[in-house]
Amino acid sequence: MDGLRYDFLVALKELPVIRQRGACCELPEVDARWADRTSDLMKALADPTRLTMMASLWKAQAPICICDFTAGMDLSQPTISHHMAKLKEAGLVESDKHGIWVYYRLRADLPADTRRLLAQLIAS
Amino acid sequence: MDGLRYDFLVALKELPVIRQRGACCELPEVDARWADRTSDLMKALADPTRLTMMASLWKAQAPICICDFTAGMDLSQPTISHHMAKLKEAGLVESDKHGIWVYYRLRADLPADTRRLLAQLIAS
DNA sequence: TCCTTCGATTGATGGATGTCGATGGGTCGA
DNA sequence: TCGACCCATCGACATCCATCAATCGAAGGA
Repeated sequence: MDGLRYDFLVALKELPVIRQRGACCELPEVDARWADRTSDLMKALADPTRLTMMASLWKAQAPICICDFTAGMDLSQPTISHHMAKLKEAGLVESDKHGIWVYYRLRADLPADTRRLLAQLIAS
Repeated sequence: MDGLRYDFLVALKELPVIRQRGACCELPEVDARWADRTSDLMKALADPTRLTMMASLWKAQAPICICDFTAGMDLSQPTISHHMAKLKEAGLVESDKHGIWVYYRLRADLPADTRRLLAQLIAS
C-alpha cells in the first residue's frame, strides 16, 4: 500500500454529507483482543534500551552474553537485567546459562508476523 | 527472513569459547537516533485505544469524525481527544475541521516505512 | 572452604501516563 | 442574541515505569 494509492482512495471517499448533531456514524470493526495483544508488543518495544537490545540480537544472529550489554550500555546492571526481563516476559527473547554467564537470543519460535515486524523495524 | 533460516544461522555461530571474568565482547552497532525515533513511534502505538483508532482510520481509508470515536469507545470525551492528540503529535494523523466537527485521517505524507509497519501491524 | 564475580531480585524514588470532571473557545440553529 | 453542542485544554489523581543502590543466590577459582 503506497502513498499514492492511499491518497487516491481517500480522495474518492466523501465525508458524511448530512451530519446531525448528536448522531454519529459507525466505526470499522477492530478486534479488542488484537488491540490488547498488539499494544503489549508495542509496549515491550517502546524503549530505546530495549529496542537497541533487540536490534543487537537481530543483527548478531547469535546469542549475546548479557554482560556485554551491561558493559556496553550506559546503564546500571539491575536496569539492564530489568529490560531484558521485560523482553523475555513479552516472549521476544530466551536465555541460556553457561557457567556464570547468561546468554540471550531471539526466541527460536517467534511468530512469523512478529519476526516480519522486527525485520521491518530494524531494517529501516 | 524466515524462522528456519534464522535458526540455521544461529546454530552455526559458536558462543565465545574462552570467556574471562571481567572481559566482555563487542556489540553490533545500533544507531542511537534510530532507537530514540523508533521508540517514540512504538510509544505512540503502545495503547489499545490508540491502536484501535489507527486501525479504524486504516481500514476506513477515509477521514473519521472524532465524535464517532467518542460515541463508539467506552471512554470520556477528553480521554479520546487526548489519545488523538498523541497520535497527531507523533505525526501519524492529521485533522480538518468542518463546521463543529473535526475529522481525523492518516497523514497523507506518512513515511513509506511507517506505512508498511502499520500495514504489517493491522493486517495481522 | 573462602572469596570474587555474574546476574536476578527487592525496595525506593522521581517522572511519565491514562483517566476524568470542569472549563473555555468555536459553531450553528432558534 | 442566546442556548446547545462539539472539541480542546486544564487540573487533579492514581497508576505505571525507568532507574539505581543494596542484597542475594549461584558458579567457579584460589
